[in-house]
Amino acid sequence: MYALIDANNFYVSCERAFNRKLSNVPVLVLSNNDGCVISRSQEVKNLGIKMGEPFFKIQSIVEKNNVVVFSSNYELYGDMSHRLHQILREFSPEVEIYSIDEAFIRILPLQNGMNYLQYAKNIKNTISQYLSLPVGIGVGRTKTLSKIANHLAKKSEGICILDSEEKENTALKSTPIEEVWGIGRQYSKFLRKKIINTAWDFIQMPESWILKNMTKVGLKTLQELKGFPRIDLEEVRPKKQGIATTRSFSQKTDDFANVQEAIATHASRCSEKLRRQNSIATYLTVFIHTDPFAEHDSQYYNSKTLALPIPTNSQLEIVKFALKALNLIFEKGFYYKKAGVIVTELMDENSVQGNLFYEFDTTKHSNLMGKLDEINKKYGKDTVKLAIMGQNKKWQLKREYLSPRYTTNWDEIIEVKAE
DNA sequence: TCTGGGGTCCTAGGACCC
DNA sequence: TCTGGGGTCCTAGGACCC
Repeated sequence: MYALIDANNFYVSCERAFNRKLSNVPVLVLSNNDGCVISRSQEVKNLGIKMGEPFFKIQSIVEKNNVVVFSSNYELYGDMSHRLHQILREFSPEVEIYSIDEAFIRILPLQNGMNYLQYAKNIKNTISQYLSLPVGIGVGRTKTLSKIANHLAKKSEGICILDSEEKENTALKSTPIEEVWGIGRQYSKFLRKKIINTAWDFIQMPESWILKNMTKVGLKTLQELKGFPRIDLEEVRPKKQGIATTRSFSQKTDDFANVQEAIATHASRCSEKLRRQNSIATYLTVFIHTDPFAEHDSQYYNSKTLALPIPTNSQLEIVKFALKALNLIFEKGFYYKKAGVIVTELMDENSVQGNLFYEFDTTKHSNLMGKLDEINKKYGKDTVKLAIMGQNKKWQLKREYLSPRYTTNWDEIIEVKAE
């Protein structure tokens, strides 16, 4: 059996874990640049505020209802996520970290006559006690079924166990097709047209029809819903095949220097992410564009992909070529709103191939980067950085409602006072 | 005034090879 | 009059996930 554990309204719940006054009041968390709503407490959902809604459009509802607003604090959420996953490892050796707020585990044969419900309750209580996070737990024969169970858990005390055929059938009949993991908007629309409205309707269809209309991905979903595992637990997180760092600017800008700083910074982040997974990149893409919502501005979008002479994860090289690409596409006279760097065709660090016509001391660079990462890990991000990354605030993230980094920064640790 | 940021996999069709 | 039969690789686009 598999269990899927996910935290309810994860980002909001992280904020609440450190501030008791936030329980039972409406709380929401915004995306980067305080742009859109990306996490909502139940009270906020009840107010009719939708996921992904632009913040400026709901300002009056927020004020009228005293909604507490936070900028996203990924340092906090990332750390809480890590703690959550550590707890899960105490309950099963086989854990797949599926996303920042979700994990699958394989349930090994239970000991001492314990049943699945007791097991799940145990997990839920432990997480609540250690982290003050509310979680939902779904248990089923396959990952897809455990997802369904997890959905149903939201309606019943946070736990749902599908451990018999009757329970499975009832669950499938009450699950609308769009809630099935792997069936998104397009397929839902298509299936609804064919009068396939629930997960139950879906599993009545012949495999050949599913294969023809929904490729082998759809077929896997079908078989998983019938109880045949087709999607394995991925205990070891596979290395990423491509890495992107892209951001909107807090204010649009027509100044080359600003865009250049942003690209240098994003390129540096890409190189850090590459080094973290011991990869090197073969290609690098830079893109920039204007604000598509600014209807009266003239619009411009362009991107440029360069092959790196030698695949690398050196910050110096990646920044150098990113700026070269930027120079090829930057046009004066536009107001830029977003820029990004993407590295692709990633390979293992140890499989570097030389280039006869390009002088580059791989060892020297990798030693330097090793030291750089060490310093920045010990003393904080960007303690040592390239001058070209700049100090300019103009393009940097807007985060007006940021909470403290309670768990990862000594200066921001929570204080308890005895009265 | 103000609108996020990442990822994965699959298929069809074209270019090319013999 | 009649015009084969395999392959591979790459890319764009479309679907999905959080």
